[in-house]
Amino acid sequence: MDVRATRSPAMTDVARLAGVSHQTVSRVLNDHPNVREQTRLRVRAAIAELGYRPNRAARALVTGKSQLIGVVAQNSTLYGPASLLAAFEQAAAEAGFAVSVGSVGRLDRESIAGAVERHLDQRVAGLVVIAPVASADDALEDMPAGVPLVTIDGDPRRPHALVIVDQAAGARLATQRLLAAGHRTVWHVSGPADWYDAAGRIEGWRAALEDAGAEVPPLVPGDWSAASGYDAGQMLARMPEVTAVFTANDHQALGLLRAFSERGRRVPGDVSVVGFDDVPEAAFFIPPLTTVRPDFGAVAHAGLDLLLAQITAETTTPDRVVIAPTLVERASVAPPA
Amino acid sequence: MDVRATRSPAMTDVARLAGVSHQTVSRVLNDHPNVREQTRLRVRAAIAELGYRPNRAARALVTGKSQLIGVVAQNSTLYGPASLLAAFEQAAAEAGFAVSVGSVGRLDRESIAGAVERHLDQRVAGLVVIAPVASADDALEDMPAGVPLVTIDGDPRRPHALVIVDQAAGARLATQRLLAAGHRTVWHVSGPADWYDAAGRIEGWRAALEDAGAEVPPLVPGDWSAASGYDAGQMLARMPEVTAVFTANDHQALGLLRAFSERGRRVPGDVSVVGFDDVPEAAFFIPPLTTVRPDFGAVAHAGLDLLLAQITAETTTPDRVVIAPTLVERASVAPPA
DNA sequence: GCGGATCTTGTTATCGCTAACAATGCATCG
DNA sequence: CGATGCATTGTTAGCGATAACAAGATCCGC
Repeated sequence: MDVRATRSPAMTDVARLAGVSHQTVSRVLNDHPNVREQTRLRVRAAIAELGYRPNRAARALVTGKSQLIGVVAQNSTLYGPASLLAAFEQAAAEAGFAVSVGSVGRLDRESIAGAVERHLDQRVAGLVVIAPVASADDALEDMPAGVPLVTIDGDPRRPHALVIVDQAAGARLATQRLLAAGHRTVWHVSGPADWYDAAGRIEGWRAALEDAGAEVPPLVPGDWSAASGYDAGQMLARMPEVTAVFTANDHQALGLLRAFSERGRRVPGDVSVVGFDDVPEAAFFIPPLTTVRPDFGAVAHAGLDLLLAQITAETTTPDRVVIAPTLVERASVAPPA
Repeated sequence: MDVRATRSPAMTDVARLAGVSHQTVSRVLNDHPNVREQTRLRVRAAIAELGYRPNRAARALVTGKSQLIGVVAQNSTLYGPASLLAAFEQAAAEAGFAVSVGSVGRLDRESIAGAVERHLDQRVAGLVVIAPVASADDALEDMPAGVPLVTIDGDPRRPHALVIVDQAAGARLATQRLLAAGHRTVWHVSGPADWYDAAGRIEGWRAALEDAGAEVPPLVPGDWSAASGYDAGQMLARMPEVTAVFTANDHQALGLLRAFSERGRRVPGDVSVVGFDDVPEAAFFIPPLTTVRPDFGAVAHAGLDLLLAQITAETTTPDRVVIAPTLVERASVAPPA
């Protein structure tokens, strides 16, 4: 008989070649203790010879568990989310899990719910949702119970397992640094109001100001984009009393720097600026930007740990991890003129 | 009997509720033509009532096909790759496929081969490899045949289905723009030599110069980073004859701009600069950067189309798509002083 | 009104694996 | 030396879906 139609070898093929039953092959594959060393070697040899590869679908079918983790993230090239995703994949791969990504165009309730649905269809072993806005979090309300779930950047008040960066602490760091340089107060160009990250940064900024007894100037709203930083800069550059600005992210700082440059306000001579994120290019802004660095790798690892704990141990104990950011000093801060 | 331990409903549960056989449920699910309308509705209702969700693992087991596409990409926050990935996920989701991402830390042969292995273990329906360097491509040499494969940014000379951005054309655009402004020649700060993208951009730059009969200055090597652009700028700023520079990407341009700014070389007054990628912040560099924009969305869609063609039609016809970039004019180019 | 084609549905086998249990062999012990 | 126990291996039964075939219902033409 011609065996030209080479379907990929199955466990029974390996078993036949090694002269054992398919169950023994299964045991070798799953590192069961009670297999004679010699048998184990024979099976391993047969596996190698045939180039056998276990069929995950079959395994998933019988065990009811996949080795897939779903991640829902915004289809975004924002630096923060992109780094997070990359770091998470890396960590998951080390733990032997594959990562299925569900990008969503917008972070509204329906988009998120749809992405979650698609992942549940795939029977993922667990789900990570990067949910930086309230609407995203809402979509998680009617999640079927029993699916391991970790949210990243989600609402601190929800009962899910959660990993967050301590945005307020980072904002404090930035604000205090500017205050310490001698500025009477610090202006803030914020992120979009419905993002938790933005809210936390606003809160930390305001708290630092109040703690220091400094006046709290009006908030300048932005939307993470360099364009919004530029617009804010156009306005702030006209106000001589503005000597220190904390922007909610580095890209906004970039726009701000350009606006200041156009209007002849020197940084850090006339105005000091601090950003947030520490994008790789921040060191090459004009001037090099002092900024707050959240440790995305740590966030990703913490998220994975929380998820794996739920997957393996069945503990539904909500747990949360808070990552503290650090300040990276460069050249955009100086004492007021 | 207590049914507290609610395992998720299977096809037979739906069948029982609808009063049909499980096969009929299967037919409804797969839109088979020969099902009475009334039956179809009853089954649909039962599905909705139970919240039934087909088990992909079981389907994959019997059909031998998954609805998973594997993507191998560098764990990178480089703008190009990150955008590509996001765009691809979006396109795949629209086509009903899930995307499993295999990040690799480095683009060497072993890392890529490992990521490919992991995907094959998952029995992906097809594989997309973002292979911008020769070593990555090499790893694909001993891929088992029969797995649909598309490489993006890979070696144009290989026999795989391939999608590439016409780097050389983009570089020509940039170089010609500078020449057209009246510059005698154009310097180039390149990407790392082993990247195809970098090689293509070098080639296009050189060709444009030669076509115009301009002198070809020595190449200034870089590595995509803003730091390498800064270093290049430190050097080029000392050379008065340098009036036009084309950098291999926007981040390098950023570093270059800062170096020029520090050394008092005005852009575009003294030196004109053109970048490549059109990162979102490029409009807010000082000055706003004229740059080349590859259409990552188009690349992603083309890649998916090629892959789906292979998955569905069994055609192993190697095919390739070349995406032409465009020039985005901003304010970093002017005639020489 | 009857044979054959067509529509609709059900029955059975099967994909490749793991879980549960059964069976074998060999050593140990009273 | 037979009983007991453990280590090792095999056998059988599903997991939840699709495919192939079989069978009953309905419809057509003559």
